[in-house]
Amino acid sequence: MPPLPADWPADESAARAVQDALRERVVRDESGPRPGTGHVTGVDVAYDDERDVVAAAVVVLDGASLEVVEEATAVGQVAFPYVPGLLAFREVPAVLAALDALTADPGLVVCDGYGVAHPRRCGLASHLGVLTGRPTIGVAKNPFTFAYEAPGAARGSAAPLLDGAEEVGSALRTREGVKPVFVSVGHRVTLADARAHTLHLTPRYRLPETTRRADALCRAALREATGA
DNA sequence: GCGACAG
DNA sequence: ATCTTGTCGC
Repeated sequence: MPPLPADWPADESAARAVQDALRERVVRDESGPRPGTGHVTGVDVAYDDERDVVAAAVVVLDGASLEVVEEATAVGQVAFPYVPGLLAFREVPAVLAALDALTADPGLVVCDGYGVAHPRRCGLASHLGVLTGRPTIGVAKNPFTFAYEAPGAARGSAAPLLDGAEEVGSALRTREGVKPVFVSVGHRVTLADARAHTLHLTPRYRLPETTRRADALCRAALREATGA
């Protein structure tokens, strides 16, 4: 997995310093593809705790049809422990390697986790966005340390995701009557567009097609690399 | 100090 | 994340 920044942190305090620097480079604009347009790329990672192996997968979909355009995977050694708030340092190296293997333009990158909805305002999706210069969003399955009021039961309903009084993202209902997902800006997108993208990617299930696809692929890659 | 805590 | 059977429902 070659493309790691020279100053990639070796411990937790160094990691937090990296986050504080990357946070300042996050951009919130609409320079990425419009919802339903261009490409959307799902990224996910699977682990084998026994052997400290990590497998990352990236799946590029057509933004309009949601059909698969290209896939890539990367396998390597786990380089950082799981620490709440420092997830990016565990997942980013393998994901960057997988992204490097792509031929197609990734378009919008959709992460399994958070962007600026983060204790230091620099989660996985923001790390990936700033390091690659690409537009990214984060779609998480759990509210992490944040608070929210239940959105309306209809698909498309949203409610603020709050860190104290600050709105850091949205709790978004992607399926009627089903637990919402938690959306936040990663890089080069607005929160409203992050929500719109998420709704385009969830025509049928709670989770975006991008992450469903990437999840299945990284598990398969891990099985192939390990065994069973 | 204790508990909570994306994946 | 990962360990795991059957089961209710479209």
